[in-house]
Amino acid sequence: MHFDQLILQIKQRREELQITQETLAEIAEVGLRTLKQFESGKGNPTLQTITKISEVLGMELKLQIKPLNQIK
Amino acid sequence: MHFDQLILQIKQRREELQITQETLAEIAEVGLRTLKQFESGKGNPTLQTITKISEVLGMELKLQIKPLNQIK
DNA sequence: CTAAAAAGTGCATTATACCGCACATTAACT
DNA sequence: AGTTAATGTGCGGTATAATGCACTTTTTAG
Repeated sequence: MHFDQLILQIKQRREELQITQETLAEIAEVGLRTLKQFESGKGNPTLQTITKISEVLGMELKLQIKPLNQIK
Repeated sequence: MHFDQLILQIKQRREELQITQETLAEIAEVGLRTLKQFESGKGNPTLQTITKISEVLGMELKLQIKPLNQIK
């Protein structure tokens, strides 16, 4: 299972805000190791972890219905 | 931490599709216990679990930037 | 090129998600 | 009301996420 899109968005957003992993981890109150793990594509974070990180970055997780005829 | 919105959406979507927790769990290949836990508001699922469930329901997780002047 | 900062990784421990099972509670249908 | 389907929950084992620490690699700034 790839979360590439999510990872990329988090990374890009963090870089846009010019925050280091260390700072983000601190503010979001997640372990630095956890954030590193996630951003480097390993790991399978919990909803809570992703939510904490997203919130600090001014983002939120949304569920949307997939378009039916999605071109694979 | 509140995942109420996400939970509600999953539940509603499942009910719209008239699928039982049992069926959804089977198709999504997650434990029935896990799905029950999530839908009943306990638990903190992993990204993988949420993704599996969402996909079966024809939905996808998206990260979006929060509006700045959000009326709390 | 070089030094410092940032990001990635191996290892070990602790916390907890995942899961099945059995049973309880609630909802739906006749 | 009674029966059945569906959902919720306590218990307990297994898998793995979360975390810190120490170290390596990569990136960035001078």
